Parts: sequence; C-alpha cells; structure tokens
Amino acid sequence: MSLRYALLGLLSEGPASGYDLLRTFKDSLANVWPATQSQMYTELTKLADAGLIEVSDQGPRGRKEYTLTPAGLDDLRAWLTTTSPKRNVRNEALLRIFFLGVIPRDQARAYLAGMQERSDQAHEELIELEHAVDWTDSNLSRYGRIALEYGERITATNREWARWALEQLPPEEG
Amino acid sequence: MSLRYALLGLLSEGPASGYDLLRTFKDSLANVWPATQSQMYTELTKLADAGLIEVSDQGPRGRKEYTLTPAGLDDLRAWLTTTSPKRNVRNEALLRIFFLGVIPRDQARAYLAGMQERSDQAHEELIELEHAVDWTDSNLSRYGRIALEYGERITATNREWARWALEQLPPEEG
DNA sequence: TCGTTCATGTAAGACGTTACATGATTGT
DNA sequence: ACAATCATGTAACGTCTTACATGAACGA
Repeated sequence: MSLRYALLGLLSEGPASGYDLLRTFKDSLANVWPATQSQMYTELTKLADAGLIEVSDQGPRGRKEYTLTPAGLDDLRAWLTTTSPKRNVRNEALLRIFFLGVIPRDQARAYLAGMQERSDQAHEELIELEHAVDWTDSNLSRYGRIALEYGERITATNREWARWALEQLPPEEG
Repeated sequence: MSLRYALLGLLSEGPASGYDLLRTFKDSLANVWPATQSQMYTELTKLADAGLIEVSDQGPRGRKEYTLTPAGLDDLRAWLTTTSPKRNVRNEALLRIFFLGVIPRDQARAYLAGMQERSDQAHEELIELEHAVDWTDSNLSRYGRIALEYGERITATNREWARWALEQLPPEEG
C-alpha cells in the first residue's frame, strides 16, 4: 500500500501527471520507496477508479493531469495518523555477511571493502543531492530535508561500520 | 533470489529440516531478510528440484532433513563473489516523513516520537539478543556477531536522528 | 487423554520487476 | 527531417503475504 500513499502524498502538493510524478520520484521518494514507471501508471489508474484522485486536465500526447480528491486527502491523513509503519528490514548486503565464512578470508574482506566503497558513494550522492535540490518552503521540501538528513546519517553509519568490520577480519598471514 | 541464498547459507553450516530452519531464522536472518513459513517450505522444494539441496534423512511426522549439495555450495559461493547486492532502500517509516505537512504539527511530532520510541525498543531488543545468543565459534556466529553490531549502530543512529528531527519541529505556540 | 509442539504443505491475491509496445510533440 | 523527449499503457513472471489445511508425536 505504500506506493499508493506515496502518490497521494505527492499529489497533496498539487496536480501532476504520471510523467511529472515519475520525475519527482526520481530525486526524492525513490530513495525511500523505489517504483517503476509501469507500477506507477497502474497504481494511478487504480487510485482514479477508487475516487482518491481524479483527472483534472488533459494535455498533449494523452497527458492526464491528476488532482487529489477530498476522499484521497482523508485517506492519506488516516494512513499517517491511524496506522503504523511496517519495520523494513530487508537488507541483501547484510544478509550476505552471515555467509562470508564459506569464501576465503581475502574475498570476504573484498566484499566488506566493496560495502565500504558503496556507502561512501551513497553518502556523497546524498550530499550532492542536498546541494542540488531547490529547497523551497513547501511541506515536501521541509520534511524532505529531514528525510535527507536521515539518509546522510545512515550512510555515514554504514561507512563507519564497514571500516570496523574490516578491522574485525584481519588479513590472514600466508 | 535472496531467500534462496539465505537457505543455502544456513544449510552450509549443516543439515537441517524446514522446521529447524524456520526457528534458526527467527533469531538471526529474520532481522535482515524476513520470510514466512509458507515461503520457506515452497523454496526448499524448489531448491531440492534444482539439485542445490537434497533430502538426506527422514524423521518422524514427515520430517525431511536437507543437506547442501556441492552444486548448492558452488551456487552460494558464486552469489557471494560474482554478484553484487541490490541496495535496499524501502523504508515506510521514512516515506511517511515526506508527508507530515498534511497533518497538524502536534500529530507530526507524535509520529516522530513514535519513531523514536520504536528505535529505542529495537535497539534494546538487539542488545538483549546479543546477550541471549550462544556465541559459538561457527562461521554463522562470527559473522552474525558482525551483522548484529550493524543493527545496533543503525538503531542507535535512528534514535538520535528522531531526537534531532523533533528538535527541528518545535511545538506550535497556541 | 489431551494440549502443545513438531512438521509440512497448498491456494489466492497483492505487490514488484522486466520487457514490450505505441505514438505524439518539440526543438534543431 | 530527425532525434530527443514527452506520455501512457499492457503482459508475463517472480516474490511475498495471508489464510487455510492436515496430521503425527510427545509429555504431563
């Protein structure tokens, strides 16, 4: 159900087409809830059928601009206030850690080094994003900034952990 | 494909039945890759069909003990060394942050307070888990300990971020 | 004997990914 | 003219969740 609310949430800032939402996603919500083009168009159709959004305008090339309905806003608010988020825990990179014992020590270290590198990179990308974004005084901006801070802290923690983990696994003497 | 490798990985430590794996999961891999009973039994059947594991013993009540085959171990090693993990980013709790502007400030603060509380709790649970686990000198233990450290650092970061976020949103005067 | 734990499975439906498909409009 | 971008959609397949279904064996 999360994608549904991600779309309602974006539309709470104003009308937009599927294509618009697709691009907005890319540099905001994609970092917390990735979705494909395919999924988004399908979901928008379902939301319109359910009366939570409606086509408020049509443009060239079949463009359909959607607007959040009062029912949609109610639904979004109910989601935020009456339900609690599911803990998300799936982490493939961390799953692999458990099984590093089945490969040679140097390869296990290489894996951890890769994690460290990816964390570094992810951290830098977020810093760049912070500079690149046009921080307006919209709700999405204000709260998006708070979410971005989260990402920066997490990627920094990832990086430090990876460094620590490498220390726990010194190279074998040979 | 991750569940598949989670099961191969557990079986790399020795033979086990679906039921055994189910319980081992609960206090280890469930924290990084949750799976239901239903999913696990289905996957075990598929792995056996693919020749990556095989039934090595039968017990009472239809119990089937599976053993990793050489092909299964190869597959597990290939996964660890020749493929790279997908970044996992889905985070429903964080997604909600973006939309806190659609509810009153005090409710937004209540949401953040809830996140802080859940982080605290998650952190404490991991500390407890650390004390409760019988840390042997198996591979799974050694690397599991490293994964647990990750969880502890992340939950601590979560907690600190939630505290910071609350400071960014002072109560409205009224 | 009777409740709990052990033990495995199937089915329906939701959600997500990948690939395919089509075509209009704009800018150079 | 032609390339890039705008714009929307469908189909097949894989994964995950929820619920249902069944029954043997163990221990008090």
